[in-house]
Amino acid sequence: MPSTRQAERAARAARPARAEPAPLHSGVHAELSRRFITGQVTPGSSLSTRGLAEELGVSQTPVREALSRLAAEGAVQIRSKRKIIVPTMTPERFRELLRCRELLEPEAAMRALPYIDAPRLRRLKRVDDGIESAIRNGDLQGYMQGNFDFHFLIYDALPRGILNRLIEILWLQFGPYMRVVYGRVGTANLVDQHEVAISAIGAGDADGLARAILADIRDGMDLIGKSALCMLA
Amino acid sequence: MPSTRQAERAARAARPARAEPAPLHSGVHAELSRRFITGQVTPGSSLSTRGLAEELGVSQTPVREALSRLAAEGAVQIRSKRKIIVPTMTPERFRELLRCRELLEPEAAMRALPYIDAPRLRRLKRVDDGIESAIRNGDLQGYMQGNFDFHFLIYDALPRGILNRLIEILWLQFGPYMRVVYGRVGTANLVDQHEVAISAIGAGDADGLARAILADIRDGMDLIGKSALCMLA
DNA sequence: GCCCGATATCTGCCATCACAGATTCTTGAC
DNA sequence: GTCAAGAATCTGTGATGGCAGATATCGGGC
Repeated sequence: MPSTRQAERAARAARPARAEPAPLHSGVHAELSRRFITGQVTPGSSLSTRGLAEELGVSQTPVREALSRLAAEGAVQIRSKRKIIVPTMTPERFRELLRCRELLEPEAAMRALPYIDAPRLRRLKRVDDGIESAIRNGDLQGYMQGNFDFHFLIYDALPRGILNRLIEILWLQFGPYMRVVYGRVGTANLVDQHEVAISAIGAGDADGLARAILADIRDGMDLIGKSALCMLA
Repeated sequence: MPSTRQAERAARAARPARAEPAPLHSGVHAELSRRFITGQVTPGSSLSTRGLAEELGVSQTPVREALSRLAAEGAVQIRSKRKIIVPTMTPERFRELLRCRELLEPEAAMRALPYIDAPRLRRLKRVDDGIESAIRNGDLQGYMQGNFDFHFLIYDALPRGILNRLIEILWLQFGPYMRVVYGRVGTANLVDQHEVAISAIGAGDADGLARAILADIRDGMDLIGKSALCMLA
């Protein structure tokens, strides 16, 4: 089972096995977050502590803790009726999530711009190449992972981010639904809006970068609108 | 008799008190959140699962879960070195928190305005009276609780809030530090900026409400600046 | 054949215990 | 008196087991 291996790797990723083995719950949360952001969980489905525990090769306890964090981040709803479900999307929720992204992400990009050095810019370009490749190959999961990497490679340039945390929360809620949407329209309809952002970064143009990010967000919204906003899963 | 199911349903509906005992971890999180927002925890201090468990009369498990959520909300840092601490404030963190508040809260107030009905407005006025009273009496904790109630009585008018969640996260991080600041300058220097907001709500003036909220936030910032931003605890 | 009720299973929830690292306190040597 | 080594304590962490409620499955009655 590759997921267990990924979880183990994630658990040990923080420190190179010297003195600090990262806590299990941290690795579990990282793995689950990745699944949410890349859309590997479907809206409306339910998760179980025991199931995930067995799947990831740990006990219920760290799983429970990770799910607790995910609940705080809005990625899952823990209904008192003995069910943990990933929330379904509604038009209102979708619009509010999008509004929050519009508010926060351009600001985060602008503030992070001065901290983006040459190596990071190179990594951005590499990630963008991967995104285009994923679009060509119809690799939906690779596209979503790359898209996440791209945006947060920008935002995380600003150290000590609080904005980043808030934005990550939004993405955790977006992921499952976006996967459904992307799956419906296919990768052929995806356009890569990131080159404008890259050139703005290269030019040190903060306003241009903010505009590019905003355009990228709105572009995704238009995609949804064109597909089927009414068919919310 | 076809009424058995109806009877069951009626019985369930008739006694909602016994039907849903809220999970312990939820209550613990609520209590701890209240303490953070009203500044009953001091920055830099450390919490322990066992201590809180004994204090609240529950086991470690629900406390851990609540602390896990609080960590996700940035209210506590769970350092791997066997310590759970409430973060200290730094000028950068403070500015970023404030910037996030400026971005989110006016927007939240504007969007919530159409949902504020007469009863809620009356409750707002009552809370505002309590705030003034708390200021006069030097009741710092009452002031902070009232201030929180006032703002979220506005924001929470909008149902299913995602914005509200994000804002609450910011307040959870602000609370401990604000208590220190307020404690330093005393309640005498506090001014109640909420009346402008109340009248804007009464007039249905969204822009005016947004401006009032923004002014309220900036006013708090000025208070900090006037006291001692350099003496960050 | 259809529906209701009892049993079996599954679920989140919580308490308890054990473990290992970190911290604090004690103690003994110089 | 100083200070370091060891013991006692405190810490987060994780696994286990069991409880109660919810769901699913199956059996029996009409």
